[in-house]
Amino acid sequence: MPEGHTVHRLARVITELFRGSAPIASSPQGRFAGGAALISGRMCAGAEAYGKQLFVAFESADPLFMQVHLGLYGSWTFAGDGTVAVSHAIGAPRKRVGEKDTNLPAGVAFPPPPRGQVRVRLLGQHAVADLTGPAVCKVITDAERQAVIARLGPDPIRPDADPRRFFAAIDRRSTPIAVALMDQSVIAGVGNIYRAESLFRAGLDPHTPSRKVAAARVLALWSDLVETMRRGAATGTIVTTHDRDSAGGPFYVYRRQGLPCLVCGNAVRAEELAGRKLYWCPSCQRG
DNA sequence: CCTCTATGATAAA
DNA sequence: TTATCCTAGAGGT
Repeated sequence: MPEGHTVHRLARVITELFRGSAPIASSPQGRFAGGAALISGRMCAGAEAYGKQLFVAFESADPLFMQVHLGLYGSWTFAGDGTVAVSHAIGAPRKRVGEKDTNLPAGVAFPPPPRGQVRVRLLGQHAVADLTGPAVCKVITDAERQAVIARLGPDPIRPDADPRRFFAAIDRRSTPIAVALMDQSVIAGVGNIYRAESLFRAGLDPHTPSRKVAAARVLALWSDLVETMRRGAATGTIVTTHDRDSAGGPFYVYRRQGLPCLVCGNAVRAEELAGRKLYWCPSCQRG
């Protein structure tokens, strides 16, 4: 899935394209027809990301929010009419890791027809945003939005994040640290890549019980996630290798099972843990 | 055609 | 721990 950095980028793009306008919402696929009717034609007040949760605000007597969670393979595709620069596709990782600004080639009618199973289309004067494959897509109230946020741990990308909540949650758990990092109520926005890579960069054994990790190392882990995730949000790409190792690729261990570790040369390992694949280097990660 | 996989999360058993 | 949901692409038959 798109991890938290992607969702923050999406919030920024959607805000840039639609804040202060009243896009027409529709559900070409049909599965969000009711929700689209609730928000269509309402003034958009912008979008905000909290971990992997995306909220798009619409003005109303009581404000309405479109809550979107991309799940494993949701994605947004954007197109402009040539008067605005838009990021073309953000979300599911398969085709593209980065993004590029593309507008429709001259001569192609705006808006372009929806491609694939488009759950929601937001259509503005100069830009269109199509959402496909979300795990969650619904219209909620402000109270409901706040309830969703209340269940999340601090988000390292957000300036208002309180790391003490992360430290306390880590201290409370006996599950492996690798499992705790994937728990969105412990820390919001971390997914399988940032989990594997941050544990490598910290030299931590992923199986160490959460509460056994020394406080100084938990602090370092948080700081490192702040750095790498904010960079991911800024660039649109996850790169966790330090400059000296970056010739080996963007990752130290993620999807590198069986390959030599970029630092020590020993084979990177993988195993199934709590339903997700965990990657680590047994010799670099002993802490 | 089929099966598998994927940066996710939840409900049921 | 397994099943299930969401979608698209890659690979095999």
